[in-house]
Amino acid sequence: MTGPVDGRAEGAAPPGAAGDLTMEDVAAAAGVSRTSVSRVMLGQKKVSEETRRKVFAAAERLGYVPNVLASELASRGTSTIGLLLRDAANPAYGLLFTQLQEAAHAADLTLVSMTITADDRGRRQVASLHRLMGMRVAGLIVATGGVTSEQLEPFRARIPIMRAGRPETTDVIHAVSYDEQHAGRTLADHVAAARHRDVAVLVTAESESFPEYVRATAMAAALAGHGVRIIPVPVRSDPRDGVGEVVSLAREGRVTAIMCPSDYRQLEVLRALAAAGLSVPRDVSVSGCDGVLWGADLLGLTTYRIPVEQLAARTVSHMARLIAEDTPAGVVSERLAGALVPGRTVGPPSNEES
Amino acid sequence: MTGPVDGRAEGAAPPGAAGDLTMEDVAAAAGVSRTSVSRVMLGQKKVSEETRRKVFAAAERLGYVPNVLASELASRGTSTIGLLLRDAANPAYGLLFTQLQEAAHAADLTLVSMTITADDRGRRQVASLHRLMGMRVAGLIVATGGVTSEQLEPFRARIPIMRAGRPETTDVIHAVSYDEQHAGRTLADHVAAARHRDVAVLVTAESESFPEYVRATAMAAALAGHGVRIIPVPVRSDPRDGVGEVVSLAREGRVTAIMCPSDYRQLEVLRALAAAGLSVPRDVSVSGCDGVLWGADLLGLTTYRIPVEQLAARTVSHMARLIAEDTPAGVVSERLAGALVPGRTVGPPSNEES
DNA sequence: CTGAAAGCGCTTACAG
DNA sequence: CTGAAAGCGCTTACAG
Repeated sequence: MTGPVDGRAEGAAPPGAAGDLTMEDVAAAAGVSRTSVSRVMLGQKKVSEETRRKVFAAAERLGYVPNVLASELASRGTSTIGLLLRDAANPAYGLLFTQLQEAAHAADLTLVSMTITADDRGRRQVASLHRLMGMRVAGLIVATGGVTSEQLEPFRARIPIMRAGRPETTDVIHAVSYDEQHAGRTLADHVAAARHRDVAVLVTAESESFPEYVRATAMAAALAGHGVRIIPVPVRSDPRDGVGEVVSLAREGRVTAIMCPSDYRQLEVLRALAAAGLSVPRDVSVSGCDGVLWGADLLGLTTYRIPVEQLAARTVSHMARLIAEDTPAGVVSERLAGALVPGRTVGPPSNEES
Repeated sequence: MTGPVDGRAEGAAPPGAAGDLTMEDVAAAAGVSRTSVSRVMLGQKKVSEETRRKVFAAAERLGYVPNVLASELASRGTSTIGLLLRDAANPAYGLLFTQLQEAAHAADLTLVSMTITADDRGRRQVASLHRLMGMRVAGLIVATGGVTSEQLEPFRARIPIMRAGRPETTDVIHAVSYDEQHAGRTLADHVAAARHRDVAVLVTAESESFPEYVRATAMAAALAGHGVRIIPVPVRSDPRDGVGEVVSLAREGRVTAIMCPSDYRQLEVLRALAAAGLSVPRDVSVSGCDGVLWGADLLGLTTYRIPVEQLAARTVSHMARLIAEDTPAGVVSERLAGALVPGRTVGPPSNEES
């Protein structure tokens, strides 16, 4: 902490004066060439112990941090991989985000992420996508449905791109996703096994949330297979959509169970049911999907736990391989199944129904 | 989509062959100079409509995306601001993350974030910090206690650095934080008002979570002010720490209320209480803190909602100002208060106690 | 309005 | 083991 070479004072350092420390500065301070500084910073072998020591000392003293922009530009390579994420406020995405970070770290890959908020479909997503591509990331993980396969198309040949969490339909882009079919089917089997014969299913529009759409559709199909009468209630993104309707159906005794394609929706239904004075599961059973909510067990939610951790690990390991590989083999396409989480919100139908 | 200038085929584009599209390529394709392409891409005024059109057409056709590394290196400037985040699996941090993204977007700032997982204090945090500094971000938002003020010190003079969400003690780094004192006090007042006279308080070690430590300490102080007898139970990071102990205290009738410095801990306590056959709030009252859990209302949690949205907005607006400012004015230091969320987990003490 | 040229801060063969 | 020099893909005065 003594004798700053460049005249910058320690302690209350002059604001803008910081200029920008350069390898040149470190080289001068250490009394070696720029090349040597570079070698040391890159941790290359062929450097004498003495040089290494001098360089580290100088760098430390000056508070030098290599400019990664210049570094990556010169070496035309990042090990950084980009992540396009959807609103992390959604617990499932927040968890996925964390898990991806951890997996990436374990694989010694750095993740740089940009989030996209739902309220702005299209333009903003693409801007973020371009920004990430502009950073010349080594690979891209797309964990949002907001970016279409067509928008990814132009970059497919440049770097490995993987969808994470969303069923990919094109079969030309790598994807590891949740087995939403299995989720829907499993939940439906559970409800049918509880002997419900009249069930309302919230069906999210395909364009609003593809995963929810697939789940709901699978639920309906499985229920039908069990000979259950279904009342589909189409909904959009808003988790309160259709809630009033299913509550009415329950109150009128037209259904004994309500199946939701996500836990947020399930929570909304539970709230509305409570407000309407209906008891769960006595008056009506309710199920959701996701299983990542914090107090879900205390609430006794009946749901399906999606394998977030596994998905993150698989995504990253595939990505690592794709980056390392010279010739891309086939297209990755994995579907990961989770498991039913039986709760207290599903029980047998009461017999008081009409 | 016709006649790729560089011989790259459309459709199933040759993998590695992508080389890297350069401004030069676009210039050639458009029949103008590199300078003109640059001007167009930067959206500068002094370019003829014709040139602009040709450049855009060529860029579009080739699928060109400017290399931001080179761009920022040459212009020595990013508008990108770095975010050092703590494990986003924690709902409070996940929400903060999203809100920061939104606020940044509204302020036309790009956020690039790196997450740090709790299991690796120190080294990894610093590595991420350095990486972000290496990217020469225009500013840095630190939303994790894992990085100390000393570690930030060397960079304080280079770019604006702001703590978000953590009470900063040094008074030399900008910070906008939650008013944890207010949180603790408010909750304690609520519990005392319910006439509890013997209360267990989970007190997180200062080194494990400073915010929780401050909350808990404030709770204890406020309770003491009300003449309440306190049994402090020291805990570490693990949310299950101390849970067994407070449950025993409750079972033995030595306390009629348990105050937790976070909602995760509250959930753990509720689980353990249920497992022990104790009823809440009949046998014992419980409170938490954070208020960001999804089904908190359904659970009837008694908690304190921290103003995440407001914190994100303030942080970003200060950051935007600091970046724009030539001469840094004073040190930002804001504390934001939230509000009590009364729930069903706190009630008057039963009179059956010893 | 347009271009040739220098420079941003690094890395990397290439010679010592 | 060490350095001088060219080059990474852009931007930006500077002259037209």
